Amino acid sequence: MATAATSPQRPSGPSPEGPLARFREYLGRNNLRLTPERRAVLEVILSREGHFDAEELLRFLRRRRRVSRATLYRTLDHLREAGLVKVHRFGRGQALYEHVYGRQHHDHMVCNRCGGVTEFVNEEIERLQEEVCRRVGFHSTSHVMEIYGVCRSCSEQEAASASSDLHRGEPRPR
Amino acid sequence: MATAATSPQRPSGPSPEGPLARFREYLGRNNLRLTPERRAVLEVILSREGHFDAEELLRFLRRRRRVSRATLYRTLDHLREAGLVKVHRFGRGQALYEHVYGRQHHDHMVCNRCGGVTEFVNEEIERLQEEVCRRVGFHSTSHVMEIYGVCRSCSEQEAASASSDLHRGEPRPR
DNA sequence: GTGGATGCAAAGACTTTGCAGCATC
DNA sequence: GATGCTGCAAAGTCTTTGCATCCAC
Repeated sequence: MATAATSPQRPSGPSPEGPLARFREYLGRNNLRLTPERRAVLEVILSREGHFDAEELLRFLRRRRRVSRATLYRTLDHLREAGLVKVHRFGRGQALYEHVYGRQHHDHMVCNRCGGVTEFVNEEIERLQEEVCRRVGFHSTSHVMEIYGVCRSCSEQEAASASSDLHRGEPRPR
Repeated sequence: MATAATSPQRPSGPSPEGPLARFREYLGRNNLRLTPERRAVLEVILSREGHFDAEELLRFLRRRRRVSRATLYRTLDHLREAGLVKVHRFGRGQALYEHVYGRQHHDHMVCNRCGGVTEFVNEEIERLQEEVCRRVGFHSTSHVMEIYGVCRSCSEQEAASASSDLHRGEPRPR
């Protein structure tokens, strides 16, 4: 997990040795302080895999230390600025977070049925994106790509229930 | 404008002759009615270029017919389902809409400084996306790709003000 | 010791919903 | 004329903010 990755979209500054060092560096650079609350938020986020919302984070957080909602949101914003977490707003609904330290950049496929999120990586797409930016003089700092649709297991399930519905006149369950 | 495009991600059903026909078809299919309000929303959306939020839409809408916020949101949702508008949630903030009828699919570059949105098209990226989906059995219905960063004019401006700030000790204006 | 941080509660932004009357199919 | 639609206002959801107190540097 805590691999010393050399991510290409590291925001700025010299290369620290870990996520905490990186956070410290960001805080110092901006005249901010490392409090127990901020530390706890970072640790809990690093311990989580995949995507989580603020509420979920708060639940896990409180097992180790009480942190207010306000502080959580404030800290998440700092972590985002520090390049340690990434924010997504898949479809409607609330923001989802994921930590990106020591993780390769990846994109997402979101299933409209079950809400499941699958990650994928495609170097060629990444390369083409950079090329597009270069062409128009756009200085890219990050990007998101989300493919929406129906995942394999949901479409198999749908196919099964559709065939058993053949005697009824329903085109789509909704 | 009202080109009879053959978009690949048309949701379903036979090909209508225009956006209104397409909306009618969608409404009929779902046992819904074409009211003056819904018609007005569609027309105003088609007349707008680029990205707009609900509030902006409401302002333009009211020049021609009073439509309540509630009806606007409800109609936007129908239009999205009908494949006539697309919803974006760039960064934080509210939803932005754009109409997609007769428009080629495109992706976006969003400037973090000025908030400007630039569209671009890259067939190769599209093709690769489809390939990724096919490989994992994901049935894609739509996708978004957003590149965040600093647009050319903003970075030129920043470079200019940075060089005039050389005598001061500020690394970044914020 | 001081400027930044915290928690609380209240405000905020945006969107959705219940309901009574209205209008399309 | 029945079923779906509208506007209003209220509720909801998620997130941000003002302020008094607290604490990391």
